[in-house]
Amino acid sequence: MNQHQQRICTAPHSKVYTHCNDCRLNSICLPLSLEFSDIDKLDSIVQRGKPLQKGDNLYRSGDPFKAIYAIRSGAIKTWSSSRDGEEKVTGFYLPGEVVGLDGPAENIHINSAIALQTTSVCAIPFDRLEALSRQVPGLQRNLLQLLSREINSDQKQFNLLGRTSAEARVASLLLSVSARYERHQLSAQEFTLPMSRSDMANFLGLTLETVSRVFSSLQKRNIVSANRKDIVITEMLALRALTHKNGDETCR
Amino acid sequence: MNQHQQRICTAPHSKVYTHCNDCRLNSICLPLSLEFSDIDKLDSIVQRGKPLQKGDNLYRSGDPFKAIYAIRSGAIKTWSSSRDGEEKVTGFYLPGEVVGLDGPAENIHINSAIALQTTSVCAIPFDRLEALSRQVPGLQRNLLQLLSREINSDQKQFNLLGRTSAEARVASLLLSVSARYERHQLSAQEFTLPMSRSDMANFLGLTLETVSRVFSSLQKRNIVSANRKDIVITEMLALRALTHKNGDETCR
DNA sequence: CGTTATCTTGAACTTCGTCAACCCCGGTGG
DNA sequence: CCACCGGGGTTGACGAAGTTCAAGATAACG
Repeated sequence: MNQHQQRICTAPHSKVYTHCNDCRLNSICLPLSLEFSDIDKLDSIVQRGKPLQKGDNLYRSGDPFKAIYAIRSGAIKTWSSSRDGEEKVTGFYLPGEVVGLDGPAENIHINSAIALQTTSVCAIPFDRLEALSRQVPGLQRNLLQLLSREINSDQKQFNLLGRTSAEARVASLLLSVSARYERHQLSAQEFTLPMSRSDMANFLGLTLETVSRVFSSLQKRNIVSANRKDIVITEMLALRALTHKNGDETCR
Repeated sequence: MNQHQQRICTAPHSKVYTHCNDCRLNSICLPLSLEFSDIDKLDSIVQRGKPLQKGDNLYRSGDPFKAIYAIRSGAIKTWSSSRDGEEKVTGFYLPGEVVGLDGPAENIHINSAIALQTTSVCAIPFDRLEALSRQVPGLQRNLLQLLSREINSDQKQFNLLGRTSAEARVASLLLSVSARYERHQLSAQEFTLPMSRSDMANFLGLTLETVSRVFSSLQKRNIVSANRKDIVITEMLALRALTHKNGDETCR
């Protein structure tokens, strides 16, 4: 069905995937229990635009909701700004993850989304996705799972923001990023953070000074080695132990 | 279609609604842009059980996911417990709201849900809801909206938990409960909180002592009058001003 | 090569958590 | 009917963790 699909542009900085079938992320982005023929149907509605540059907006708060976006490479930050001007980072999204799920509620985007680095995404027009998922039961399920998963990951974030130490928060974020990179055959120990200290701090409900201090402390204790955004986790278990609120004595 | 619907039991403590069509909450629970005939279809799959008593579990973490639940009367608290035994209150749900949206992700419930007072719910079996929403486009939309709305309200919670003062958090919760009761023609100024100080504290990422102190302070300043769970908001605007992080000088 | 953004470090201060005592109120049983 | 008990709530004193303010270091960028 519709093999002559739209191919606006391709990502220059990574291997090119122009079909969902070929995409090495397809087990992650829409964790599809779909038949190949169904994947083709999905594939046919996906729009692959040219990559966003660092600082480009994917959408802004108030924009009409047209599509959800699966990230192929790069990183996206989402944030909301309250009426009193405060900005709050609500999430970081890495390859294989989907942004824009704030849209269906009001048919506009509540949050804004911005590229933290050169980023290419697959835009999936939502009305067409809805129509398609009416025909393909597995896809409807996947779509609902996607939203439910976002709810659960948001609620997991509550654990962090409520009453855990600064150290536990930073450790959790590092481990989260590490685990998410690992799913793509990337190293869980060595990676480059896509976001600034200030973004991390905002996301974690801390000040950037505190985040910086935690990094220094972790480095001094040889748990991680951090050079700005370049991270090496040297003591994975110790880092994990720090996430348990009252970092117990086992790993000190 | 199936007029002889299941009617297991009715809520003894409030007016009885045995059909979605009659239910005064129907504009809220599934904010339905549905035709009457569609509402009947939905109505036919809804199961109305006997009310939960205070302390009864609606579901527990790990339970298989069967249904989502629209609250008719009462109040539900949801919480998750992390591996290190810490419990975190993730939400309070009032009449017209829907719990159980953590389920679709893994087909089990991640959180637990418990009744804070005598509570009656409409159970909506999820597989039948999915099937029905494949036939009724408006319903599919509503379902997606429901999940998306949960995402947005969770993310709004981030604003609170990250870097706002204890006072701002308590004020926000009071205003949230107030607004949610108001939608049912109840007073926005006077109401009874369904949850304990300790639940509030946990939800807000504070200690119960701090919450208690904030209440005392609000009372001393004649902004709210609180007798245990009985609340009277006397200065709505002042209370609202407190939610803006740096409670500016306008309302002090 | 200078300018700017990002990050690090230090010192003083603030807020909230911790620990502990106490109070209030409803329920129970003598 | 009152004493006792226990859960939930309030209040106070103290300390720890993180914020704020300020200065300096390092890397990125035109």
